[in-house]
Amino acid sequence: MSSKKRLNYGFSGYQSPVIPKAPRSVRRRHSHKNIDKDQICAFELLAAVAGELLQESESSACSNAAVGKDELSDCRAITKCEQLKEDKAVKSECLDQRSCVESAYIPEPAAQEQNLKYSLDKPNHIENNVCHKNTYAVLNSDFSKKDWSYTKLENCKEVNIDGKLYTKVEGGSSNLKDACDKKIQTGTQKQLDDDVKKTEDLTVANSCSVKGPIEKHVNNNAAINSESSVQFPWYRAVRRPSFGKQRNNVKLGIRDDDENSYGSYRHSTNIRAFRQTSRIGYRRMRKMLTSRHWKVAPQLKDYERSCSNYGMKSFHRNRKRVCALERCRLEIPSKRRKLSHYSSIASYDRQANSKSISNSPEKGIKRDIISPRGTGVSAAGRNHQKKDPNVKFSIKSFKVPELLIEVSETETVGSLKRTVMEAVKTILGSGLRVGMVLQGTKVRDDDRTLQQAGICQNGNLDNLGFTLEPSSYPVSPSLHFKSPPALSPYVADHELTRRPPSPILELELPSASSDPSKIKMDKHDEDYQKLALSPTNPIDPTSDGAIPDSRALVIVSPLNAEAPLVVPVGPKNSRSELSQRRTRRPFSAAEVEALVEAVEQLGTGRWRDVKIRAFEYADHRTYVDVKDKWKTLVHTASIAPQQRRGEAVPQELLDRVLAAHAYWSKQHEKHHAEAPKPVDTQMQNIGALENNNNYASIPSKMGSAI
DNA sequence: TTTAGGG
DNA sequence: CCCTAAA
Repeated sequence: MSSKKRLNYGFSGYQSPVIPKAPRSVRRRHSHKNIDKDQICAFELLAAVAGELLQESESSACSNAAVGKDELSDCRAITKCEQLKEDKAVKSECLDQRSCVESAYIPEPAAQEQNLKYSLDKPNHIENNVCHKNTYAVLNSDFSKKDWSYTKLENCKEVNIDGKLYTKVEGGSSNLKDACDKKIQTGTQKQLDDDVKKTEDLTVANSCSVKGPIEKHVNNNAAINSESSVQFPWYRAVRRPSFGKQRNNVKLGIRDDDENSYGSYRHSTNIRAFRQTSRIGYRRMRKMLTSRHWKVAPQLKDYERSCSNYGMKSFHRNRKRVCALERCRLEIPSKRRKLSHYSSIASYDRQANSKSISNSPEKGIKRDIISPRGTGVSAAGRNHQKKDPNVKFSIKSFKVPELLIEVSETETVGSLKRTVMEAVKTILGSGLRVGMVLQGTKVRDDDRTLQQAGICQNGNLDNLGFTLEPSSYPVSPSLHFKSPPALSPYVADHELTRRPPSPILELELPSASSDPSKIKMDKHDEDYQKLALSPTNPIDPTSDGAIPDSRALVIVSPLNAEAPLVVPVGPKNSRSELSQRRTRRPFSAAEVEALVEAVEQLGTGRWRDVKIRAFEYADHRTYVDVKDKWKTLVHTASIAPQQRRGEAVPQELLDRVLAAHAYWSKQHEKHHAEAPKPVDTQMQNIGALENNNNYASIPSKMGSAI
């Protein structure tokens, strides 16, 4: 086999460059197929990478010229080489090109040739394809391993740090995969560590400014780094492919021999179809996703699968952000977000979401009654030292939906990392580790508090970044921090912060809410633990949706283009499941009072205003919630006390509810004829309203509130 | 997006 | 709380 010969030659002279940590194609695992994986992977990867790069060039203004150039020349040579397989002269040229490797494992030269020829018509693509396929092929050659993420890492390392790998291949192993495996087995820990460092360094670097020798060798990393925030190749592996028309070329680069996963020429069609769906079908998709026990079906084709999987995942992290699929930085200054004084891990768990909020219902209510809207945050910032030890982190580095995390400044670096980790892991699956970069320097000391590390609200949070790093272990033991030590600071901090940061809130209603809040908090901690454990828990695959979640990215099943996007699943998966019913958050007495007060002043029918007034900072309350609550309040107030359930609402409040309800009902009737009068003056006139003595108290309440 | 109501 | 028709 001439190609093989060429391969050997090429490898022997090859100085292993720094190679990307992982290929995007990592997402796939053909565990069910016996077909020569090397072959498959090669093409698969080729296609994937091509798509990747294309998109890169499309959307990334940072595309690195130097690298591009290198790649370009490389690829051209390679291409040439590929095309003129028998041409010795050209061959020698190829030998210097690492990309020649792959061809050695292509058993169907004819087919390949064809592909290449086609590609030649589209120089851009060919470059992309050829340039990267060998690397990825190598990396990919070990996908049969069970632990995909781990495996990927290992492969990367090996490839990265050891050029001998190639030698081995050359040395007689006709199977690239075998070679890789062997190599990996013999790899030393030191090697691994070193390599991890390398990759870390790469991630730290600002992509746009990546320079020097690294860049030269980065090879595929160039693509990865070309985007400042991209620090997670695996993510790329998972990210949706581009669906532009050019993708059709990619298709051609995909082998057709594995009908189980991809390669069908109908592929492009499918992709397009999917894309359309992804647009129009937003609602539909959402609907499907919100169905309680639906789960991503594995029988999607390749790209579609990865795409939809990812999309769905992000989707159910945050229903409002399908666009997480996009590489865009998810800065979403939506109204809702702005209102969110207490941000949270928006995309990872609604329960977790309630963490800071539910801890202190008082905190979220009525604030604006005293302080003009918008001042709350700044006020909190001013008092950060004592009053608001919270630091909000806006993570934009990951190619994942934006994560907003709030933790106390006294939180340790380690616990922050873990928090981030959990959030991210839930999305991307396990096998990762979170690193922290502050002002370009890695923060390694996990025991420092954020304050000590210089991470505080006043600090320059812009210089804080998180990186996703491959975990060195198949299952990161450090994540099993079920032990109290790790959690205690968390708990303690929230005990402290439960108190409203702003003095304004001293005016908070006294209420029974402190107890419930504590309960909620505990509950959250529980959840927190579960979340921490489940994604990496290798023993209990049935617990939570963590397993399905992490697998969703890699599972490869027989495909059927016609198959529905989702498939029902047992009620097993609890938490991580897509958009479950929101966690129940009973209104506390304080909240009820705030609500009543707001309604007294604003009336019914203005639920948005009521919401803002009474729950501006309680993100978990929507105006629909508020309205519903009022509805139930009215109902509750109108029934016998014995029939009431749940937390008892003070009769006084119920009376006010009835009064206000009656009043505003009348008001609405009147409204038919005349324009609405100013609330305040209206309320002055309600004293004489039928069957209610409590009305007299309303004006005074208002006075005190305002 | 909000409102208004039924489920 | 959810879902949605209407506005």
